[in-house]
Amino acid sequence: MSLTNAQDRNMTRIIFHIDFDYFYAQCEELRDPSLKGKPVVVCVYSARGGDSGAVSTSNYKAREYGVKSGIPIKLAKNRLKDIPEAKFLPMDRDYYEEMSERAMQIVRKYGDKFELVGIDEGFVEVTEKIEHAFVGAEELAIALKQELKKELGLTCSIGIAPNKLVAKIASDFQKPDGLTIVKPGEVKTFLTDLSVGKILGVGKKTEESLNEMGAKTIGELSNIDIYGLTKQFGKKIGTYLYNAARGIDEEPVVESESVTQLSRITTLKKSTNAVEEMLKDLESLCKDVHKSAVEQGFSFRSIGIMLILDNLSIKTKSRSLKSHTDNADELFKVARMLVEEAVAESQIPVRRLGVKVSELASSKGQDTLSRFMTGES
DNA sequence: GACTAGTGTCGAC
DNA sequence: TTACGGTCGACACTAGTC
Repeated sequence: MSLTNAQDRNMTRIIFHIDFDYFYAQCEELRDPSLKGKPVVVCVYSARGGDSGAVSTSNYKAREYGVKSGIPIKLAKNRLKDIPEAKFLPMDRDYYEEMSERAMQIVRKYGDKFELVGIDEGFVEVTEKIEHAFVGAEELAIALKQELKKELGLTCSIGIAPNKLVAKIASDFQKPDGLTIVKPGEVKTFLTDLSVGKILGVGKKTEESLNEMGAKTIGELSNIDIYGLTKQFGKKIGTYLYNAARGIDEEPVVESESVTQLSRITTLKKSTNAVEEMLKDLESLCKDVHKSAVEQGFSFRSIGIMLILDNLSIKTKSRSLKSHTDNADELFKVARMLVEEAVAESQIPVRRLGVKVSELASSKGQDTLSRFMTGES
């Protein structure tokens, strides 16, 4: 083996990105096998009743009719109006979380380090497990897929690559039930013709900006110099995009840290500009957020509200307190004040209302104590 | 000018 | 033709302080 290969062996990381296929809808198919082969649409119904709300997930049969995440339920029903066997189901978050926990326990066993990302995906670093050699990666991934299928009945798509960035794009490359391996020498070719929107963190707005700069594909993005990118997007994101275009990503796989914020949001029964008409919902949101914080042993130092207006634009406000609190009355008082301020600044009626607490600390003082013990200031 | 805290926006799922 | 959720993380911008 040449020196270069030996160096490669030592430097190269091997990372899996596991993404469960149409997760919520797949969970529903497992619970009720008669759904298999029919369009299945998992919906978030809002408080307005009827079919107000949006599609959370749909299976591939439903996607054939253009029914995908995020579209209004009414539109989804319209697209499936000629398909009587189509099923519209409400979200059952507790059930999906239970399935996710069982699945991730299996995934975790397959690597040295595991990072949970959301309810239906995660990264596993398998570098040590397969002794730095890509040769064993495919076999390991197939074994993982088989165990998930056998134990839980779940299918997933796996991307294997030398870093998280490429592994994530790879898992999306072949779906459902896919397996895509991108070896170190193949990264550039793999990325070059893909849309810039495939890069993690590039959503609609960033994609539009990049398109205007002449970059529709990742290959085209690699032609833009770092000065142009940092000027447009700032230092952090500009540098990230510059590296991403070259398939460079040094982010380690890290065990997920605890939450940093807690929030609740609801859709008002009727859009309004009158704060008094929102108070019941606001109080209930504050109670929910407070309950969640107390149950998890958190106090908070920042309180925020979010308004989504009738034109679907978003308005947020937040305040930092002098010190941490877990007082429910204070939460409601500050949230109400922020809502009054935000409503006064806009003429457009409010459709949805949200409350958030952040800058969390353990209300038992453990946070402070552990920092003291480890010498952190 | 460097640093920090507070605040608002964007994006993922 | 239209239709429109909920929860969380990360970072940019801005103003204040030294």
